Amino acid sequence: MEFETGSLACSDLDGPFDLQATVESGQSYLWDRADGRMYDSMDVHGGEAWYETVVPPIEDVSDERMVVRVRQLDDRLEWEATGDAVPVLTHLLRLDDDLDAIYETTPDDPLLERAYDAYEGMRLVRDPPFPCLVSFICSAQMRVSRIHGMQMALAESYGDELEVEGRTFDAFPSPDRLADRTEAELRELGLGYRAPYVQRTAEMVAGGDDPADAVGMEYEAARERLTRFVGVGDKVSDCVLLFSLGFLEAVPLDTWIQSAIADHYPDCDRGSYRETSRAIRRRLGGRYAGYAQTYLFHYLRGGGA
DNA sequence: ACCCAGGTCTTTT
DNA sequence: AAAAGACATGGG
Repeated sequence: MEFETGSLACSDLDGPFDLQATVESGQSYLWDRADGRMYDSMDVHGGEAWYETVVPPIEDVSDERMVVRVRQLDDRLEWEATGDAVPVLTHLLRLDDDLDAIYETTPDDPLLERAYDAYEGMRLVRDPPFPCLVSFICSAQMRVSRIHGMQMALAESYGDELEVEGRTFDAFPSPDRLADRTEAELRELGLGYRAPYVQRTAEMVAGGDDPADAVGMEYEAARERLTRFVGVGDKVSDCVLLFSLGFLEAVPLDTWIQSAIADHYPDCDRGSYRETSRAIRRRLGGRYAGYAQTYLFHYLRGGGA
């Protein structure tokens, strides 16, 4: 196979776009940097690096599995892909969001304003559901760079290989491929106690239990729905809802947000996940609270405030 | 050596 | 229902 190439102008989008912030903010673990410097903190050259991934077919977007490479040069998004990358990039990186309108809904809040200011142009991602589910099952008690390493290892060990112009790209393994692994095999990759979670969840998905079935449900029902998968509690469920299934009001209550609540929004701590979630979602503006959460996460984790 | 990391599951009050 | 303990592993 060979690459087609093309580019698109970010000035044609509704609002700004920052590729590095979007891909390296710990939302998606399915992209890799061609220069091998993924998650190198404070990398000043990251803005021009190539990012690459293998994208499964997406309903109403692309019929075939596609290798996609992309980089940002100022206002231009340059791509190489085994097909037309524009609709795929638009889907994966939420280039169809009206970011200016979303900024408008952000409540007046000094911390939030600093976070939005620091990473202006960062968008949420729309990861494919199964790889996203596995990514966040792996995320339990794990650092961002290692979560990424695990997904790369899963792809390298058990995913299909695609050759394009002499280079090999590894697709993320299908549910059946992961379901057929043994717990011991997955532990070999360093998944630790998450290994049986991933294997058993893969079995469920391979058996027809589709995480995307939560789409269209009322938000809290959708969150509850995903917790049927092994290794998925309220927090991981929120991550899949936000970073894959388009529930932009979802606010994953991870350790960083918990401490942000303690330090900046103490009245939102209501004891239980359910009630604290309701309070913080309201505080962060409701409909797009997940956007605010992701800016806060990236800003706080990056050493801000 | 010791502590922590985008939590979840199981068992015990 | 709420709290406590177990769980793997690599990097600081």
